[in-house]
Amino acid sequence: MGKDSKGAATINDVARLAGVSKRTVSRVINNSPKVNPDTREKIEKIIAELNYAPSKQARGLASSRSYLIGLVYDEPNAIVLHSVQRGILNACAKFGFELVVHPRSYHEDDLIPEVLSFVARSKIDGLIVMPPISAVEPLFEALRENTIPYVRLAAKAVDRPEAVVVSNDRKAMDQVAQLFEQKQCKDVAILLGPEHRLASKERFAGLTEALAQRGQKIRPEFIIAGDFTYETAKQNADRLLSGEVKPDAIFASNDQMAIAVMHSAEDLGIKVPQDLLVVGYDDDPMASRLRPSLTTLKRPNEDMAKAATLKLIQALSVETVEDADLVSEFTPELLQRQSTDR
Amino acid sequence: MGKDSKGAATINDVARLAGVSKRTVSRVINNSPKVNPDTREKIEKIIAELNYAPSKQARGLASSRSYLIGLVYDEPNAIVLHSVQRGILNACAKFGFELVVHPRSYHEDDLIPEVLSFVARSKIDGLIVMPPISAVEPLFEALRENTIPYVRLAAKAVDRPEAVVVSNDRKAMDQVAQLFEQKQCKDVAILLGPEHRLASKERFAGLTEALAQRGQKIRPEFIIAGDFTYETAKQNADRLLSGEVKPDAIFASNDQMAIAVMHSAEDLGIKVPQDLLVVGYDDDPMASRLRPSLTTLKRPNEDMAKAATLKLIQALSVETVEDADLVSEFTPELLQRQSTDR
DNA sequence: GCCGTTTTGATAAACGAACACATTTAAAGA
DNA sequence: TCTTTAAATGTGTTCGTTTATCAAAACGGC
Repeated sequence: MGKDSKGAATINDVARLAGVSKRTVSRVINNSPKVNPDTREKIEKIIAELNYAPSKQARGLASSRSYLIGLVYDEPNAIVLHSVQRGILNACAKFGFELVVHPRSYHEDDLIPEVLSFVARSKIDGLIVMPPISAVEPLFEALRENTIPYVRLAAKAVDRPEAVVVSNDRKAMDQVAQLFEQKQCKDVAILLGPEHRLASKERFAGLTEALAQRGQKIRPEFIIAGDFTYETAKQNADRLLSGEVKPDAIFASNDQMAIAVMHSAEDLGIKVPQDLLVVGYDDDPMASRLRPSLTTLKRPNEDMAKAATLKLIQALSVETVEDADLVSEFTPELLQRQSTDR
Repeated sequence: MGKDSKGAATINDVARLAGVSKRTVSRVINNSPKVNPDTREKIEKIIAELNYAPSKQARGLASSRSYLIGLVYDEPNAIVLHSVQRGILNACAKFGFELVVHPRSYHEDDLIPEVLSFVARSKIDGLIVMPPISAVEPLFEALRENTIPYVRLAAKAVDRPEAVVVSNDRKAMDQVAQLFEQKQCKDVAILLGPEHRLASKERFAGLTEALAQRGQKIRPEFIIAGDFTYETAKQNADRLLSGEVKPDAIFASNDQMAIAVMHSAEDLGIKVPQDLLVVGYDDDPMASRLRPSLTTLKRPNEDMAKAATLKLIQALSVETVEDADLVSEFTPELLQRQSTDR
């Protein structure tokens, strides 16, 4: 064979063996329409034989495309990250892209230059950006200025439809309100993440509105911003549940905080779900194993990430993505378990 | 300025502005020792000003090095994966590498060709391989044949010292045995992952030997292989704890299984830690929040991954890594909590 | 002022593919 | 048969670095 074990085959090898010019091979590789089917087949056969794969580097240099997609995130829940990566990789695999992960702290000063430099340095073709960084508007202004394609994952339609995949948290919260109504809860409390976070705003707005439609409102002192951690939530829940007036239902913006609520209730002798309903968010693997098991909202992270990636690839116009795959909105699903079962 | 917003600066721009040849700039970029400190400083200043970053693609093409490191894993615990990624990225950042993630199923037929193709396709410089794939010997034979640098994370020294970073699970189990002895446990049971997994073998051997040294042995029926899931472990624990003879201490090979044990004990009215000690592995975020909180072995995943990456980078001989950073062995730490506190 | 190091430079050839442009080939029309 | 036209294929340059090969400065010591 000549070209084999030592150093992978090049386009020239393929061309030589197929008896055509490398330009034609290139056409086959890039799915150019103007290639004789016979020729294409012949070349594809040689490619398979040689186990040839075009060098991403060389392609990148020549076409200024790297076939690399960057994922920018700020240390979210490990489980969420895991699902998101899976979704992205799933979409990438179909189109020959690879995923480069790039965690950043969303409040660091040089987030924007750093991300731009990352893209420039590695010639990243496009970015998928997770919350909360997906809410840092100036970053996206910068990306647009530098014409760097991106798609954000967010809790709200914060951008052109082709640049965002949203989890409709409001609709999700409506399900929660409906559940609370059905269980005849009169006094709902909500434990949020940091106030400025979009997710917090949306979930709060969603619950407030949904309750309002049902003629209920949330007491101001039952609206508590936290930091998504168990520890803070535990303190807040302790305070909430040992007050004069106690809520009879609590929505916590993630499962960690919901678990804190359940512990707090346990400590204070409040029975879940008899005296208090608890609903979380994320469907942490532990949620189903708690005792009582935790009702929670499950956001389809993997599907969302996949959709986002397909949109990005579409935007890179390398390949045509099935329209059906370009979903823009998902709604978290309410998984009802024991913590609301009464 | 000339060169700016439109199209990143090139090495030529830097050379021009610094008033040197591009050869010298190249020397600076590649840390060649034979550059006058003054010159180097001057060039570095220009590089900073221009916000210049050498094209990874071009570098790669020319030097057949991509500055990409691949992480091969088989869907492990999301939390473990997260720590590992953090560790790798931490090391990568120092030397200008990026991380490309590549999950694979470790029992899939074409694992080896697939990984080779991944490396070839993306010109990955080297691989970090996590368990359980790190135990698939034929893969490493293939990598060696194709002279693809790799470092494995494993529970045992399965390779040349420069190609593996080990978590000394035996030593870790010795701590567990010591704890059991101290708490005067007489009848220890062990819940393992799949039998063929190296981690299972090492943990089993470690506990067995450590107990033997203390004059104890494990009843054959107290050695139970599982699949690392809560569900299976729950069934096994139920059986174990409702038997004629019951263990007074159980080591579970991960926290999920340990939680199953605690639930099983709860269901059967067995008090933890009074009647039964439980020890897990992983230090899942939930471990410290369980009631009682769970004693567990914490493997320093992040540090291990970082060490592995530094070894890999060292092997790529791009940069000299501090010897002090090239640690080869880590021992999981025993975090004692309520589940063994009596 | 001579010699041996260090530094630095000029030149040019890779690296492996993409693509603008040119050319050949084949089919269709007249 | 001779154009005309479209389809298929080829030529040659380009992308931004690295690196080899010499060579020429610059520098310091004696």
